[in-house]
Amino acid sequence: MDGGVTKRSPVTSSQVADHAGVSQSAVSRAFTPGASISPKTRARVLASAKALGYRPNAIARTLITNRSRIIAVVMAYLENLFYPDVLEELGRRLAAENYHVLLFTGFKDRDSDPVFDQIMQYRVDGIILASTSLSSELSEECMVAGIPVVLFNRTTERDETSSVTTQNREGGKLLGQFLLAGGHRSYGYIAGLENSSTNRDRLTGFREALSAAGIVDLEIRTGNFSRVDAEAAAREMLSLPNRPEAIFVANDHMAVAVMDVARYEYGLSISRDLSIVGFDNVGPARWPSYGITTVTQPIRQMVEATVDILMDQIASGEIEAIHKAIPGELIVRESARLPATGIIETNGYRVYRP
Amino acid sequence: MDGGVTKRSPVTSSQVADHAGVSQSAVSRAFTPGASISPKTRARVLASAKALGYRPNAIARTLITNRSRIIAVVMAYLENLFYPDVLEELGRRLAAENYHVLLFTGFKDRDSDPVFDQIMQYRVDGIILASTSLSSELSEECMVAGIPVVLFNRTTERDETSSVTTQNREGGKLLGQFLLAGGHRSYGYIAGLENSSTNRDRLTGFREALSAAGIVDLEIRTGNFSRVDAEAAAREMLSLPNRPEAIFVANDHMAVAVMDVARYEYGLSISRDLSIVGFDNVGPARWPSYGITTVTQPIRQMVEATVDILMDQIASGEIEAIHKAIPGELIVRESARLPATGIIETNGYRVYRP
DNA sequence: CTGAAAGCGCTTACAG
DNA sequence: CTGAAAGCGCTTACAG
Repeated sequence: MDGGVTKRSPVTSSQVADHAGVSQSAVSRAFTPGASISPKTRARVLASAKALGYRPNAIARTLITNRSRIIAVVMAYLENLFYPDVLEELGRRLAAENYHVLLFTGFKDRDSDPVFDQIMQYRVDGIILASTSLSSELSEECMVAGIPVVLFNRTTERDETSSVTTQNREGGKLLGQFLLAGGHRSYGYIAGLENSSTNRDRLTGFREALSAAGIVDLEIRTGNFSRVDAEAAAREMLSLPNRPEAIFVANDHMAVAVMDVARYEYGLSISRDLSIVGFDNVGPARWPSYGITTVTQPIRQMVEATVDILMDQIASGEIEAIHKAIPGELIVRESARLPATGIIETNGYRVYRP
Repeated sequence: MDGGVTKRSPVTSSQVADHAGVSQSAVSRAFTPGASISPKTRARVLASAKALGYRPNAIARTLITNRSRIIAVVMAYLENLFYPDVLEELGRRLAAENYHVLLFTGFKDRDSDPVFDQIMQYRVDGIILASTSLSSELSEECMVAGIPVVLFNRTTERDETSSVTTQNREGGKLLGQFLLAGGHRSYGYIAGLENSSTNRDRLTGFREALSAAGIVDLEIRTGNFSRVDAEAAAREMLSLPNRPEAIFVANDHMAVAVMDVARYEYGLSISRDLSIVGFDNVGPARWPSYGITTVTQPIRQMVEATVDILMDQIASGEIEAIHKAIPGELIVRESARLPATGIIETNGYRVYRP
């Protein structure tokens, strides 16, 4: 009251209508693409709107159209640069479709059920769950409500919810073949969160490659996709009387931590004393201090697939589970001993194709 | 139609009212804390709500209360881990206040005017602009509309918009003093985006320290807060006939790039051949591969201040510009030559206090 | 404590 | 092409 600016409430379509001397419906039509309105009326409305500083109220529109143009994104592990990169790409692509992102963080891979109520209260048009998932009851509820859900970088057992991932099993297998071809004789795996599909699939593929070569011994420790846990796991593994010659770390984020421990706590030279491979091809993997040999997760393609699924199902109203698994590529850098064959140069990268 | 699950529209308060045998108002009251309703009625309503799977429609509520409980967050530079960390802390604190985050990315430090329309259409209760800002006309518009805006990690010339930053000038000065005490004889500065307040303030402080010691020569190149640009800036500076002995890089994100270039392209040993200091105390600065001597930006305190300003102004309706500049601490690691005195140990960190 | 009613700012059949 | 009117799902004076 005293001294402050008096709060002015936002201009409404009725005020614009008065100003332009038309009906409120006409104002609405002027802002609705494809609505039946003469160019002349439209111009008059837009002029008045501009003069008054009118902006359509998206909230009121949502109430009547049942379309909020909001997508809920639930995302954890933001300290892993993979996710900020995904978030930025997601923001870009959704903005291009005139959708907006309501972001929920902090639900690390456990079910995201606790935020579900919040999400539903805002009547979002779709849900993207990155590195997390929903219980099947809630997935079912979304389905019935006609709200498409896409799991990003995760799948569920029951396949009832759409998902977009990399071909994790194939990726793990390829890394196994790469290390085998490099002539390593003992292997370790530093796991991500143990019951996450991503972790399981990468491990399964890795094991497949090893057993095809008659190797069944595999030293496993768990890093839970967290830096601190990965450090602890690395210490355990590197303190072993006969430590593995090669370690597959379930993602690059943890691989960085493992390399730091190996070098600075155990004085090991990476690739000479110990080979490390990771997964994701995230920023630090490309930095020369690390140079991690890794399998890519093609963010642009993954995000594109995610948004496509959402847009299709929003448009059609038909919710059905779609599963996209995009192939990754093994990028060869300096963190692991090289095989004699199979490495080829392709647009600036060295990749491994056995 | 054919084969798909029939879409069921969400349950409304009227349906709950019918089921519970009360009025629609009663249902509303049952979900409004502090509303006048008997415990008995409330219990009956909640039971029916549960039975039907009712969730209040936040959109409809917003329309009538004029409170969306949504905060718009505009954020760029997500590849700099400082920002994901901020985003996560912001999410946590806003969720605790029962607010939600509508995220807009991709507006790197230029004015965020292009998204402004979108933001306003959703009738957000407040706006946080991280590493970006608004033109003064739009800031003014927010003020008049009673929507609080806080600049995060930036300030504007005109001081008309609230801001939360670290004491950047003091931080830059402290880094200058530290390097001077280390006995370096020539200096460089790799700048962030040149007309950003953060960059200007850090440079100003740095220059103050240098000139107090009679040093006016300062080699400057610009990295625009981007890794690629910082690499290019580093190459230019390190190719100089007599390159500086010490370089202050405007943030850690760029300092990492500069260290990589210095080591892997110029074969320099960091701190022996070249001292580097940064700003932010971001993840990689703490990793042993880098160990960057840097000034902290205390994320928790900065976010707390930001949310406090927002909550206060939303509650009071009084919008006034508040400027918080939180002191940082110089954390001493291995990337720069050490001064003989002034380094003290404090809860696990070595800090510099001249 | 409770219900009937008005109204938030829009979209969209409906009739002309 | 245009306007009057209904209605989206809530909250909140108002009267009892």
